[in-house]
Amino acid sequence: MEGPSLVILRQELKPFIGKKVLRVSGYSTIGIKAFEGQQLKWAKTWGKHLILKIGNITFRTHFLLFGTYLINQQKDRKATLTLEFENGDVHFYSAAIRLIEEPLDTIYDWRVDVMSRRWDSSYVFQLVQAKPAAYVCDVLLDQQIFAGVGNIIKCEVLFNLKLPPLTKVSSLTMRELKAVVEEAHRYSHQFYKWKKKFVLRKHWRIYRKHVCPLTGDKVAAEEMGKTKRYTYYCPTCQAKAKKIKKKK
DNA sequence: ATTCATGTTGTGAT
DNA sequence: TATCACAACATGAA
Repeated sequence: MEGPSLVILRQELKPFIGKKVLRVSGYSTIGIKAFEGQQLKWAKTWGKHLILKIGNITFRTHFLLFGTYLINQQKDRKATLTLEFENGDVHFYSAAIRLIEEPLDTIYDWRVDVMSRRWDSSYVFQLVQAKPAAYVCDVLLDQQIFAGVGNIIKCEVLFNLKLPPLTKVSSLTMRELKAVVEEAHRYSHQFYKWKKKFVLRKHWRIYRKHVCPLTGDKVAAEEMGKTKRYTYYCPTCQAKAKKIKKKK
């Protein structure tokens, strides 16, 4: 689940803000019983984290690769955390849940969250620039630099910019580097709009596609970079910049 | 039936 | 000390 999806989840939780948790259940071991009878104070997101405050306890959920959630419906298995309110219920499945003891601002830098109002492109630009040896496909997945960007956004951004995934940051021009930052931000918000209308999947241009929408060429897919995440790309559109050949 | 994937974190080796 | 490979976790679609 990528950053934009977390923002949608946060919005879906709005009816429960200010409501009391009537019943709580789940596998989570953070001491969820203490939530019972307490009020859901607020919900925030940072990157792929959902951060909730119930009573005076702050905690976060992360859905990792397989996590999901359901609101006002449930699966036939126990959730990691279920919260029941007077006006409905929320279920988190396969979620990694942790208590947050520190002040939020000390652990979350809002400037790097692609979905945050406090996103700061010039700051992110600096962070990327400080990683000259990194591949662009890896740096896009770095949650300390692009919090909320996941594998789908990564692939689509690289395709939109016609960049080979294994381009080193140091070999990007200033213009390209800036474009990476802007496109990661822009596409994340586009992702959000499409996902909200349930039309995200049909707008994928390269991720999980078999042919390139521009050339009709076969799309390549392989594990790439330090992160070894599956990367879909068009070997033609995203070829390395051609060097000018000298005539013999 | 088997493989693979919207991801992160901890461990032990190098 | 730092980096790295690998394991662990958990689930449903193809």
